[in-house]
Amino acid sequence: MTQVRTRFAPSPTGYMHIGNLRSGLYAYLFAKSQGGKFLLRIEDTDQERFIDGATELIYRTLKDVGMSWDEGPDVGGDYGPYVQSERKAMYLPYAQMLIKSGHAYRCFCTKEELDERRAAAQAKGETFKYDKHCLHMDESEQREYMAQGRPYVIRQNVPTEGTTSFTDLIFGTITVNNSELDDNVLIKADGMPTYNFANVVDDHLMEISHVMRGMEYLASAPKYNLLYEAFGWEIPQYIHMTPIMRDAQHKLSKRDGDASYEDFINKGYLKEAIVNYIALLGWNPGDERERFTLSELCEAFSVQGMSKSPAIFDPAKLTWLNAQYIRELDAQEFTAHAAPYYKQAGIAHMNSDVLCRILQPRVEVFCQIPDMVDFLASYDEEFDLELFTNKKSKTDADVSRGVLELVLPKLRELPEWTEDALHALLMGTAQAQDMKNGTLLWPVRIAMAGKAVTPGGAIEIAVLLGRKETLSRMEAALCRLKAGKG
RNA sequence: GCUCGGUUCGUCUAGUGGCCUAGGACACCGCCCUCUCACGGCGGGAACAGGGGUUCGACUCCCCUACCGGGUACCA
Repeated sequence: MTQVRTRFAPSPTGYMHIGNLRSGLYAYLFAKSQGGKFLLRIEDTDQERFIDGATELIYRTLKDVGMSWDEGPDVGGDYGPYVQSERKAMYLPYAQMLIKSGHAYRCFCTKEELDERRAAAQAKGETFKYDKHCLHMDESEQREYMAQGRPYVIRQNVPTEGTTSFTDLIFGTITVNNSELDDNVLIKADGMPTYNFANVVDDHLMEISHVMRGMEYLASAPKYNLLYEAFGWEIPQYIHMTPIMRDAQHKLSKRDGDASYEDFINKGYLKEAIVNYIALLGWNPGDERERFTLSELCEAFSVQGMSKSPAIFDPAKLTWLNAQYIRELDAQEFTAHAAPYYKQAGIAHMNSDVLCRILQPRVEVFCQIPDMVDFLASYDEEFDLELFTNKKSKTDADVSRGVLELVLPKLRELPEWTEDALHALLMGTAQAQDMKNGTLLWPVRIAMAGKAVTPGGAIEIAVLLGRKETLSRMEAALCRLKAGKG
């Protein structure tokens, strides 16, 4: 196998788990870094849980982040079909080949009796292992059972002695005692292959050079090798990937509510940030770079940088990275992303240039916008007058009253309600009064916003609110300050 | 229980026997900037799971223990 071929084999579950996406991403990056092919295979054997549109969601997500596949159900390829349910008939003949060569055998033991024996063994604290009972069955008896139409499974006949080794590109060579391997089912009683068997056959048929999959399959790798050897097939390279954790002992799961790609997009995370972040969760480039586009990842990726231990998902770092990407957006892009949130906050009609200017450096995730600007559309007219007191700006209720009385008439007469004009007026007034900028600006801002913390300052807020609203809020505040004075 | 694997700041990680007084990033704290909050700039605290070896010298190699995870299905 000279060409690197990797595959991403998701199940159409109706949502794209972030850990799953990362597995696909690594498979994609590895293939691309090696000039190889990346294939998409849909593993839809779990027919019972068929979800409408689930396959399309997979396509859409991969396309959205820019992970294009060279072969797959929709684009075709020479190794199809790429949907597992369409491959159903392919597996049985391979299992039969194994029976012929003695590497597998029919087993007529029923699930019920096996379950019972397993339970009994576990009760005694022992590990249950199939005893190869049916391997030693008379051929005549076997024929009789088959004639009777008794259901049977096909089991792998693993050696009872010796050891089996396999090599993983991340974990190195791992050796296990064959005595610990069980004769697992290859073909179920209903004729369908088990996941592990289907994978071996599919990966071989599709000439997958590097089998990249989750750690949970590490333990079955020895049995895979035994199978490849029994068939006389070339053994692929294995790359087992660690899971993404919610905390030290739990995987990030669907239950966490925000484990899917869509969830993040809906909250206002940028796809570039998501891809960049998950790439770094369990992989590092070997230098201190942290910002990567997809194509930069393709260049930088290598399995040497992949981690041996699970990584805990850190929403704070994702958010930071997202903020970095948001700051790099041009004004138009920013506004396009922010628009739905402007609408939600009732400020869609306001000056988007100013909004962009005050929000872009502050927003880390777009969904934060409504909370940040809630005071623009409507504010709390009964806000605490204590807000007018600020030590650093040297203001209190009295000073504020004075400032508002001084500034209001000038604002009423301001010919043009523009940022420049407001700036000149307010700053000019402060200077003329020999006042700190803050002493003048603080009361103005508080009067307009009714809250201590606002994105942007008095001037920007005044522009956004417009003359009428600005004046009315300031008048109301002045009125209350006078009343408070008594 | 058995078995396989993992273990560096709170988190993601660099580190492959001397370059380590253990580096970076996020988070946190402080200062500067400043009309608030941010942005930005500067600075700070913060880790080799524990114990034995091996070696002139261990974060790096070996063994043991602890903890965490995987596997132990006619699930994937």
